[in-house]
Amino acid sequence: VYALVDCNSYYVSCERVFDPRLRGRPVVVLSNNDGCVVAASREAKDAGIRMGTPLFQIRELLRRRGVAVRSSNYTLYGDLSGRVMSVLAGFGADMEVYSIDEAFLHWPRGAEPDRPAALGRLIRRRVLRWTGVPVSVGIASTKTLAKVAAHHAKRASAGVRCLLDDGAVDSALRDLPVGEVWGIGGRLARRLARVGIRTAGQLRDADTRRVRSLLTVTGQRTALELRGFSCLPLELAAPDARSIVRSRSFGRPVTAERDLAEAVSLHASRACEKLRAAGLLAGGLRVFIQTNPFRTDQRQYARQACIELDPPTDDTAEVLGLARAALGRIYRDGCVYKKAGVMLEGLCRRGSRPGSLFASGDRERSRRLMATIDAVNARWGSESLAYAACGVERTWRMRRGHRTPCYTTRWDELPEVRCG
DNA sequence: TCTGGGGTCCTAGGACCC
DNA sequence: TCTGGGGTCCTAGGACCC
Repeated sequence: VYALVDCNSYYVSCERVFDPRLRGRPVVVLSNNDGCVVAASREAKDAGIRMGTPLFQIRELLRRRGVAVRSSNYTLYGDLSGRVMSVLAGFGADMEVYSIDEAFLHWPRGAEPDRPAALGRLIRRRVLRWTGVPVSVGIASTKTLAKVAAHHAKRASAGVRCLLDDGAVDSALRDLPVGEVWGIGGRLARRLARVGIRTAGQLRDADTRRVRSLLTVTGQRTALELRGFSCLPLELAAPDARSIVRSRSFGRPVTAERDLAEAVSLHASRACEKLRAAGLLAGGLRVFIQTNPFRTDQRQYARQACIELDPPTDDTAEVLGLARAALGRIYRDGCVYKKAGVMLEGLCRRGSRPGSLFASGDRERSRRLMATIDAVNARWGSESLAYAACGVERTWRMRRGHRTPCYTTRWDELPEVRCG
């Protein structure tokens, strides 16, 4: 038995935990740079607000419907996510943290819960009570069916849906558009529609070889999962990352190489911090810049430069120098840039670093320097100690006009409760 | 005027090996 | 006119997820 526990309108729910005035009201949370809607409360969805819509297209609608607007605050959402996950870990099942707002629970054969629906309601009650975040629970015999169940649970008053008998599965799949199934996106849904497969039930009942030729092996697994054959195992521990990306759109148009260099340096620096925190080394570096693809009136330009890191490294200074050189190779004068970023690739565990025939420099000195920088920043706050190449003024930085405080992670932003 | 960020997996095709 | 068989590795591109 699998359960998918999925937080409702997660980012909105996090904002509501610390601002009860938002409860019962339509609320949206915006992407970085206050660009698009990335989370909408039930009330906002019912008002016709679609996820992914650019803010400037719906300003009037938001005003007319009195929708509250917040910038995203990933520090807060990440911290609350950890709390939700630790509550879920207390239910004694195997657990896979699938995303910031979802987790699968699994009970192996012979250890299934006696009353799954009642357990689902208990999970829901406890997470709400202990963290303030409302969740939906879907219960079924495979991960894909548990996702379907959670989808239906969102509309159920109890917030729990159980699909453990054939009748319940049949009715849940019969009218479900195939594009709502986990793993079937817009493109594949259109491809399936062309051969007459429009619902999840039709995909389940289609010939497996035909599904494979249409959707490759991943689609075939999805179809089998809908039939109740579990093909997607629970991942108890998150595998090591294979790549680390850090990129941002600029808050204003950027043309100067100097500004791009600051942004690329900052991204490289942040990517290396994340790399070290994960205990990994990077074997490759990719730097990319691009103009605004929506400005069709302007000259378009997008380039990447790749550099091999041999031997693999996690040293910020080393990566900074190479990233700057890579930028020099792709920068073109006269373009109006919108975005820059850095990707670390070919990651391996620090302990398993392959030796190099031509290794030079003092690895131990580098290691101690990086450990010191990380320790200072952990103690005194991010960027207490930073490389000057990352810039100080950063006039290009992103907009965040509606950000709420980091209530749970910064001493100076703790919420205050006044009595009497 | 204003349009996010960070990941994974699979396949096809090219280059190469013996 | 006729031109083998069986592999691996890498990359780009397309699809998906949250």
